[in-house]
Amino acid sequence: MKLIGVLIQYGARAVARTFSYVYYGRKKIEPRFRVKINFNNKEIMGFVTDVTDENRSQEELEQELGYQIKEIKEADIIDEEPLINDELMSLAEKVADYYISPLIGVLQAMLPKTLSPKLSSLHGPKIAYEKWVKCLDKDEEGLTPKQIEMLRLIADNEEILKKEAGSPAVLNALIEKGKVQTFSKEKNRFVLPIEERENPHEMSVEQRIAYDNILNSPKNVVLLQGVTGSGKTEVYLRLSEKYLDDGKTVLMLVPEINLTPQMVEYFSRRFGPKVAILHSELTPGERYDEYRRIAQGKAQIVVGARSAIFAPLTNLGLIILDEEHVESYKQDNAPHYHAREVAIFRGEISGAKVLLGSATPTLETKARALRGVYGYAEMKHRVNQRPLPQTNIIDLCNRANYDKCSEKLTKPVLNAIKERMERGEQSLLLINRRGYWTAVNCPRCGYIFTCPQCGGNLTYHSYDKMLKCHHCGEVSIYPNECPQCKNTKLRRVGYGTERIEEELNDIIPGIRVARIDSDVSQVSKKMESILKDFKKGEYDVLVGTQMIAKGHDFPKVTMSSVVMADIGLSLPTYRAAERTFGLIAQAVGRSGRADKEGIAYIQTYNPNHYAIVFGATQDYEKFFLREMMERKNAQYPPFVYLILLEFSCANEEKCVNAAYDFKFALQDRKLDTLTLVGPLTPFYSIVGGKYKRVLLLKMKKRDEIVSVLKELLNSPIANSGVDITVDVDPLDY
DNA sequence: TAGACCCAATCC
DNA sequence: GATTGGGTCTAC
Repeated sequence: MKLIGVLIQYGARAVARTFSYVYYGRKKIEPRFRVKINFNNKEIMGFVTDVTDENRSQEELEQELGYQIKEIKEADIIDEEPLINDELMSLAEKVADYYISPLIGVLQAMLPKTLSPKLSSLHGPKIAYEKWVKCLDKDEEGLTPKQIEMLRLIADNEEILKKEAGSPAVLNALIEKGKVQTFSKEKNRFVLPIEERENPHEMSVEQRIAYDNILNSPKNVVLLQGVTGSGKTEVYLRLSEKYLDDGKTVLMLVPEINLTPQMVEYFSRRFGPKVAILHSELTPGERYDEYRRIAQGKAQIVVGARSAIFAPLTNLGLIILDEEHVESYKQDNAPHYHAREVAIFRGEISGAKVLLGSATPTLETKARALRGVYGYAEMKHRVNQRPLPQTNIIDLCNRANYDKCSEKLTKPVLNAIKERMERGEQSLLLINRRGYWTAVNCPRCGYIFTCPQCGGNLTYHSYDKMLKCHHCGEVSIYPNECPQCKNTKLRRVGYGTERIEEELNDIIPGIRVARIDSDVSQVSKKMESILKDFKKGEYDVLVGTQMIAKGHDFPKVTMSSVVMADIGLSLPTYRAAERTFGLIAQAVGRSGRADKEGIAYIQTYNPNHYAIVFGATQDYEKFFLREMMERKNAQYPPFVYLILLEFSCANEEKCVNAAYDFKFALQDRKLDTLTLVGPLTPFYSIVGGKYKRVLLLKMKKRDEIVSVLKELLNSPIANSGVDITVDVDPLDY
């Protein structure tokens, strides 16, 4: 008889431990196999952590332990080989430990859906089909707002991918009512472009020096700081080639693969079938296929987004994280890991070199490079010697900058757009807010349209004429009157991408405006076609959120503008200035090419703010020094570590009490260098019927505090019916 | 007094 | 995370 230790599929802290089962069968069962188990009279998935031979009988054992032990049958064993290898298992344990997170949750996050230790993995499709929906009937009679929102989206596109439609529940309701229909299409597997393989380019002197510095650096982690256009990609490709020649494998991480298709293209052109791609756009079937191909050693290079850091490559030699500063490397749900930290752990475990690339590294990374914790290489020159665009900061408080025709776009910006139109060039307008009006209220009775779910402001969207909550997704039909006093003259304030798009159409006759934000990119084929048409020159202006500033190359764009640079500055997070600097630097970098000089305009109400001033001149070093001072004064990273505890409960009083109890318990320990902030009421304090409170821990030394924190999380104080989630190194607050 | 509702305990 | 069972509230 064998005793099997099993982790169960639930990530709740109360059950985050092994449970014992007995096994009498002969079929192979080993640690890291998945097994179906009976847990509390329900069939769920378990993950075997240990298998021991047992001489005592089951009865003796049950006597001794004081509880019944259930049996695992041969038929309940799912796998024939361990799900993951030693290296990845060590990595999972390290991640669980650092992020103070249950191991099972880490395993679920690192494995593709079809291999994940949860019951739903067994029903996952293994063949690459994808479901589409098409519109049958546009009549909205008797539908809820959510259903109307979706129907309008589908009708607008005729047919779209099912997963892009949104909530399955809403979709099912529409199907039942005969409004839409689903159908399957075989998914076009990612096919490597047939274009002939490409040979390495000659490296510039600067690229060569960076390449040598990285290879010869005694440090395992190296920061490559290279300005936009300095040719980091060629260095990545050359380094990859070097490691491949040495018989090693390479992991190339990019922020979001659909925003950086070029990187995939470069790698597949250079390395052909050795490349595997892992990203969120793959269907479960495709992802499974690619995962197997990597695990079987048939691919030596993996290009992928955040979760690809867990790709099952063996003999790993090099991990590259491009655009190290991009926040999408941080997973926003548990276990809240950051791909950069995981990459560093993985590098240690596998003995691989880790290369962090960025033009504007995070303060954390830059500071470590300066202190010599990381190695450092830099590239200061643009390959094509393209000069930086001339950048103008426009003070929105100064009326002299306005024309009478617009309150949102200033005279210089409008003139620049018109000039580009005449010359057949293009302009890029960035506004970091979606929608048409950002708030609606009634000037007569003071009624404000807020979200009934979370209390946030509702934004009006003109393309489907609905009010939407950008935080929780709540939608409602825009009423033409105030629900309180029936006034039909509603006041609409604030503006987003849609309003700017319309404003341009109104004031410049004949202008061709395209818009890209997450409302548009929800349907991927729509975004692709807009981008393609824009590059072909079929539009004069592209209006969009930050997503258009990333990764894309627009050869005809000679003017870029940030419409309101202040939006990010008012956000309640210690990274507000860093984000604003990044947005502006990126926007400025989008303008101008080798042959055509570019120009950039930054519209702002804070023309003297350091993030805006240094962003406009793209002076990273000055920004870094100044922001380091701010962080030191306010005690924020990289001067302290942060851990955020979030308390959540349907009962507000219990939630508050739990947060205070936890705070007092921590205070009682009189921990060295620990500062507690809160409990705070977060901006969105009620989500899905649950009240939230957060407690922020700031500390200079991590180890002792973290072990006390773990102890408390496993003690009764954390078990009062209030859910506690831990976010290590949070990006907000 | 049955049914609704809430909460805490338990799961091997 | 999901279920259970006991305690308390509530409507007729």
